[in-house]
Amino acid sequence: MALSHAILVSLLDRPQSGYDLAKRFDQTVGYFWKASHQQIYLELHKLAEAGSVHGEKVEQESRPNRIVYAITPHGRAALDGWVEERTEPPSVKEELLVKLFALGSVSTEAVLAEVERRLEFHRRRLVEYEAVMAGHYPDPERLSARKRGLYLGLRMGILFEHSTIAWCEEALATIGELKRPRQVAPPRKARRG
Amino acid sequence: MALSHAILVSLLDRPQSGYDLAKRFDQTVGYFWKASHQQIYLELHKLAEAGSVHGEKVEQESRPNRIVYAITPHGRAALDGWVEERTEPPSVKEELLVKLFALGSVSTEAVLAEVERRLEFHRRRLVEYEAVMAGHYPDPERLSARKRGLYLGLRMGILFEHSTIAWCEEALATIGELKRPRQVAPPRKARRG
DNA sequence: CGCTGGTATGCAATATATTGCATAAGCACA
DNA sequence: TGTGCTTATGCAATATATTGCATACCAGCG
Repeated sequence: MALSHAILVSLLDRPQSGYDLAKRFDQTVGYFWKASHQQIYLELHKLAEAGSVHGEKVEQESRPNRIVYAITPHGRAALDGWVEERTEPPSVKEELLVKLFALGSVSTEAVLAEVERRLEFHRRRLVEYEAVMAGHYPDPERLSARKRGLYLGLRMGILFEHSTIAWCEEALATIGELKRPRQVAPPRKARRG
Repeated sequence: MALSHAILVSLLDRPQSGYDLAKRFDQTVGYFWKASHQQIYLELHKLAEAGSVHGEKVEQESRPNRIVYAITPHGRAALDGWVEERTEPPSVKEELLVKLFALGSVSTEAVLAEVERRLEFHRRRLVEYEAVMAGHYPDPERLSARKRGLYLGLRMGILFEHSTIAWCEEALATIGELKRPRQVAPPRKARRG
């Protein structure tokens, strides 16, 4: 019962169609909450049936019609109730660590390559986050309550990327030693960083 | 297709029953990979059917019989193949951020309380991790390839907890300002930290 | 003797998520 | 004119995960 709440929260901002929500979940919100359009449409149907949102058909020329959903008083009440409930820490599923745990038995090169790929990914992410921060939150001291939540989300992202980048670098060094046990590495065909 | 790989990796260490695996997934491995015993038994059946593991019934007196599973050559090959495949970064689902995003519209106190609860949780986690580190990896310089993976998992956990703790503290300060806009807070019935 | 808790495996129902496909209109490009 | 992209919503099948329950034996406690 969590995607539904994420949708309701997004609708607090303004009424949106499933398509709008899906796009949002692909961008900013999607950094820490992934959802496909199928999931979103499904949840919208359920929320509408439960009376938490109200969908209004909007006829459009030169484009498919949209169904724009707004949160209802009942939806707001549901959200209020949910906020009072306890949130369990998210259960991580870090495949990369599973591969790491297989280290003695599988290709060290493959695992190394994976960590390198991840390092690049997180570096790019960090750059993106910092661009958003510079563009939208240049003065974090003076923010509305509403924006403070978004700001803190971004801050979590930035701190997380920093620590992940540090971990990747450490991991590369630690795994790398396995390849050259205690002497200088011989030249290799593929050069890395 | 990821829990199955986590099981195979665990079986690399030694043959285990579903019950053994479930316990392991409740402890160390479970810090970054949650799985219930039902899931594990189900996956074991599938893996056995696919020929990746082989189950052997072990008769026991004074206890229910166990079925001990071992990884097969076919399972090892499957694992080798999987390691070569790309791992996507995990898709996070951080409910706490969803609540945070609702800030202007819901109870600030409730959100604050949630962050405080989380802060406590992560502090406890960090203590646990550091105890394991001190107990099992006092000398990280000299570790077998096998243990290096486990060590790096633990390191990731520690770095992650550090940054999450820092974020929680920052979040408490940022949200807290909403309660006393620019003057000293009046005394409250419930005292915090 | 009954209660609780640990060991051990499993089914069934439901909830959640992913993958693939379908439809349908307009726009840009070659 | 045909191809592919964007907008927009949706179904169906499968995969994955959670919740609740069932079974069965033993050990320890009061």
